[in-house]
Amino acid sequence: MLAFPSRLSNPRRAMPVRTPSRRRAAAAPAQRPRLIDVAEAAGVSTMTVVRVLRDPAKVAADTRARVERVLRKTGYTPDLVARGLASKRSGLIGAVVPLLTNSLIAEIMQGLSDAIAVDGLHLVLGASGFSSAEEEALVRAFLSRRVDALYLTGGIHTPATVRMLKQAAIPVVEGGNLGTRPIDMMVGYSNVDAGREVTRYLLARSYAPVGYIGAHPTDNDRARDRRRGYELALRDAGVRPDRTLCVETTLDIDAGAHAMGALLERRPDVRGVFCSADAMAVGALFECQRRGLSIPSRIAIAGFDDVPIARQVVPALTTLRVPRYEIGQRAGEMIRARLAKVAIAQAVVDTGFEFVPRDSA
Amino acid sequence: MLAFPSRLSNPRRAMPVRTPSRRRAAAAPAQRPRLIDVAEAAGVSTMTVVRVLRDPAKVAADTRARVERVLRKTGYTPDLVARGLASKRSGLIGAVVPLLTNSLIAEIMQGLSDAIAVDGLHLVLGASGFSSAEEEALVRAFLSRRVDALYLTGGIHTPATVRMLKQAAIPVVEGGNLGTRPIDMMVGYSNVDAGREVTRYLLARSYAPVGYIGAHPTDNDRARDRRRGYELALRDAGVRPDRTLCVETTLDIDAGAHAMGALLERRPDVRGVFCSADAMAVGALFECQRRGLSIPSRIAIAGFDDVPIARQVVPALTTLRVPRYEIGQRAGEMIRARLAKVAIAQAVVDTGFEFVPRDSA
DNA sequence: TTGAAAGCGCTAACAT
DNA sequence: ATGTTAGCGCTTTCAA
Repeated sequence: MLAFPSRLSNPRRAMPVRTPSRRRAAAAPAQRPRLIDVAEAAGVSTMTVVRVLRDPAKVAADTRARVERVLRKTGYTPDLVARGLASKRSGLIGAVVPLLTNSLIAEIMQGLSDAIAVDGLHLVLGASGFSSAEEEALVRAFLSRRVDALYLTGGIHTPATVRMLKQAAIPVVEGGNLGTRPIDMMVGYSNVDAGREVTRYLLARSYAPVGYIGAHPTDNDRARDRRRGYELALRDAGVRPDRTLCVETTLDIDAGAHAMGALLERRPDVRGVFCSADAMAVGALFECQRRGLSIPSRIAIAGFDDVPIARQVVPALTTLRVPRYEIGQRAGEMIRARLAKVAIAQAVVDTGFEFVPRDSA
Repeated sequence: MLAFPSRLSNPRRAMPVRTPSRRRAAAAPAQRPRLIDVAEAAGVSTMTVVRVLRDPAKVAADTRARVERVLRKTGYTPDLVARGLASKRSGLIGAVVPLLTNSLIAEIMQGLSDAIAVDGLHLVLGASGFSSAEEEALVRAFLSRRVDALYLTGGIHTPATVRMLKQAAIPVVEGGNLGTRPIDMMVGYSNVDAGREVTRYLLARSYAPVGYIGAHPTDNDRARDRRRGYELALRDAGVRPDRTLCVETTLDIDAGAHAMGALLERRPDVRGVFCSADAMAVGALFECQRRGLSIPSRIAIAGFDDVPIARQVVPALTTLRVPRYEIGQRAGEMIRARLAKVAIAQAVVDTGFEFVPRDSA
């Protein structure tokens, strides 16, 4: 039956003598074995090799053993690019985040990465620098790369981004905030409610007037909503929000310290401050220490995120804990479910948050 | 000449009426346009479309205009998976890091990401959890994905990893430490020299005995070398390293605080501590504050990395600055150069480091 | 249980 | 200036 051993065309092996042709220069490094190389060496078709790889039970024991030996000997690994083209599944999940260096985001990415790794999916990461336009460019590029699903940070996107996403019809998770209508799926918590809760606490403890130090709200709905929550809490208490009590700046510890200084100069009467990120709160706290202002008796400080330093700093920081790792993990699981065509319980997952009173307020 | 308008086979258009066949269910979303769809619509060959995309000057103005109109109308974007298969360039750079949540590493990744983005390359990220075995699995997976180049953290790898990498013959950058022989390229600084310099400073200021708090050195040559530097500095000063003065633990602020407590119980006579990461140093500092030990008069603390909090904490942290972002950026540039077949000046780049004395020691 | 053949959408070498 | 052809290495459908 195998009179003509193989009619499969295998140009790389067509010539008995290895010719210095085929795209690579003379002393080419050994080209990696392909399915067909394995198949020929084992005297079977490529399909049989594939079956040994994917569903060994379907192959006769002796055939399987023969193929497995060749597999081991050649160290064959599938070409995921070729597989992607043929199967229309790249095995890639794209994620667009504002910054890689934000510890909050990094933890979400760790959760996402861990979750998708279970299915052998890989994470392609892009940083938008808090710009929706840049996010759009990254989404376009990722779509061009045929990612199987996308994770986006927050709910603010350009119309073109939303259009591309709807058109692409792949699973999309927007993470980190609730409140806007999801493009597809969403996992996070209400930053409005969270900001409101922290501010309400400050007011209840009579730390008024309460100032606000937060990140720029442009293209950042998390920051925007936290401030909204702050303002709502004030109104709840019958207080009118006052712009002179608010500073919006860069999201880092230095900016937090600087903002605290500015706020104190402008409003020496400030008694409490809600910082919309722990990094800023810690910077603010240190600035107070440098100025000899005792915390919380002279001025109370509350943060947001509950990063590890929050509970170590002296005095320990009153803050709000958000389940960072879990957000990424849930996002990853929702994506996995959708790719496996498993129905997901809910397209919008509220992870909630937890207020953590400590010593600073 | 165009009697038979197009002999190109285009199965997706073979039937004049759109059939509900071809892999997708009936109400299929509009399939994305391919090169050949654009070509047919513009009445040219695919190569002409490619030329319009890549080298417009080579196409006659009117042809070009026609193609460009179709391009715009259809919103064509190239399929990077197909391109990857045909061109043998995936456009993907793989990076294996121990953890995404480490701010040091995140900054390196930001630098790498920014650098390769210039050429439209994308970053595929994998976390090894400080395990060389896990790193090996990720490298294998990334190679299977045909990444164009790889970034690895540190110089410790399994023999199998090194073998695969040599065999793959793609650009590889090992980042964050010098001292081992590079697989291919390397960018970083000497952690031994750096650890030695900090310890020497502590000794020169008579903060002896000097303790050490660092990360576990398993599969982590940065941590290992920093400790080696510490021990070398002691020997330089004629002091014998003493294990009771050393604590190796997890790399985070909580562990730093806990380690400081343990060290103080065990060696109440300790006067200075070298922490091999700022996160640990800050935790240690807070622990001292909680115990009412004044810094640096009762105990001096020095860190490593110069993260933003180091200069904000009170007292400001004496530490050693390493060019994190630059390491990633240089790595990215070396990769770009190699992919463009541009000769790189040096395969091993020493970025150096800078000792930063502040108030804590 | 095993195999053959036809793509996936693009690139590249070679025509014309 | 423009077109033709033959793959890239895999998956998938249909046969046998």
